[in-house]
Amino acid sequence: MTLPGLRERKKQRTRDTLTRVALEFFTTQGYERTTVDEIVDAVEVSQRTFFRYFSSKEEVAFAVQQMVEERFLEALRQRPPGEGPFDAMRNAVLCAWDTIGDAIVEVVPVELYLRSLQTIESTPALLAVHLRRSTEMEETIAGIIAGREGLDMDVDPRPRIAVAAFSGVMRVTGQLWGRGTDQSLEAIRSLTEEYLDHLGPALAPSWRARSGESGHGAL
Amino acid sequence: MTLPGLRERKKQRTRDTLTRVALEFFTTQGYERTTVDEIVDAVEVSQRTFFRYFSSKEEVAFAVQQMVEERFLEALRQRPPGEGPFDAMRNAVLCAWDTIGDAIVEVVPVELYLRSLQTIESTPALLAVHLRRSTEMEETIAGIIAGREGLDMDVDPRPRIAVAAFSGVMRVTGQLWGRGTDQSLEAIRSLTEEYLDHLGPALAPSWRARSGESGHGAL
DNA sequence: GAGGATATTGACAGTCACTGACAATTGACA
DNA sequence: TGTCAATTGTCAGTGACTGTCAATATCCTC
Repeated sequence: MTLPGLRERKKQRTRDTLTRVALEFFTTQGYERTTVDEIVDAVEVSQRTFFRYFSSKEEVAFAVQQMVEERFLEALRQRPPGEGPFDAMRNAVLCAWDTIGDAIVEVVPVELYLRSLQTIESTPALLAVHLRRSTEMEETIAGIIAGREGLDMDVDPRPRIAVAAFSGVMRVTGQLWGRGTDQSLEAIRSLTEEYLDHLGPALAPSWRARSGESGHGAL
Repeated sequence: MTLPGLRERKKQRTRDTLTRVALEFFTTQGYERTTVDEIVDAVEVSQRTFFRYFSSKEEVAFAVQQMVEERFLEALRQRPPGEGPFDAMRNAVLCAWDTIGDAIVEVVPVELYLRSLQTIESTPALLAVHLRRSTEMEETIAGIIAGREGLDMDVDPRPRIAVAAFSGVMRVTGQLWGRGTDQSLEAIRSLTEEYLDHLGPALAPSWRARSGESGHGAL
């Protein structure tokens, strides 16, 4: 493996700096109250350059998140084929949370990344983009699950359904973590674990009965 | 009940016209390729007026959707308390689909509304807003569910979890409906019914075994 | 290590969504 | 009918984003 040339390294450095400075502005003074001009002035590049690296002001807010997601996908693909779909997803997130730290420190401090997650949750425009990105992830995940189970996604809806339910829980987790007081990496990990365990029981026909009969009420 | 004065009626008419014309442009030439100026020129109001009715270009795309959502919430609140949370949500959507037609024809043709749903699904910017709006709905729904079950949402995560899973399935339903060939109201209703019935089984530990044992694999 | 091919950047002008301020118009109501 | 208040239009301005083209910097070859 040859290390990349000066040109490539310079580009990477510009990109990383833009990301870090942007996240710093976003998390301290807020996303809306930060203009692209502020960012590029601080990094000393032209606005045009910013938009060559990021297609929008929103995109830079997800530069780190993107790396984390790729890590999760990798973990999911490595899961042993014996695991059921739900357990595979569950264990892959937990694995990912255990190892993200190493991956992102190259670009930004972990603490800045965690703060950026809260900015995303609390900024309507960013939250919207976050959710759309999540659904794109879901398609990818469903594809992996379908592959593991030897199913055709276009015929059998179960991969998409299971992933949708799983992701829904993950989203609620992120939401509640952002609102809570313990904003550490460990907190987000243990919340993930706890809430995923709630999913099965929450879908039982009745939360009152120990074991309810199935079947639905009449309209 | 006194009918509203001329001023109120005129406002409603302007609002409805803006909505209808906007949806017509969005669905025919696309959301991005439609400028606000085009809409206001066709309706013959100033751009400033448009932004007094709708806080953004995006918002007008969801004017009808909003009515549909209110109808669902109403249906959910009317569900008999005996029904479990999941069945109550399930039956409320199905009820809502059966009666939306009447509610929206006042503003736009049903067919235009259905086309607008597809535009939303296929336009990244609109999809993002759609998803954010959905999560706001989820909070409301979770509140209703918590009320029915006599639970405190801030203590017991189950209402949010169940609603998240439910909504995830609903989203996949809308997605697949948009991609499919039968773009009728009946199609969306029957897809909803079918996919909701898939949710329980999809979460079983294994999709291969008839009835799997619980418990999770090791990391 | 000079020089040309190529990639990257900066400067500038323009579009579009959106906002604040104030003046003009219009329905409401005495 | 005249006054009040709500609604609308005009205008000027900001900020995100794009196309274009010239300037600069890296790369690669001789």
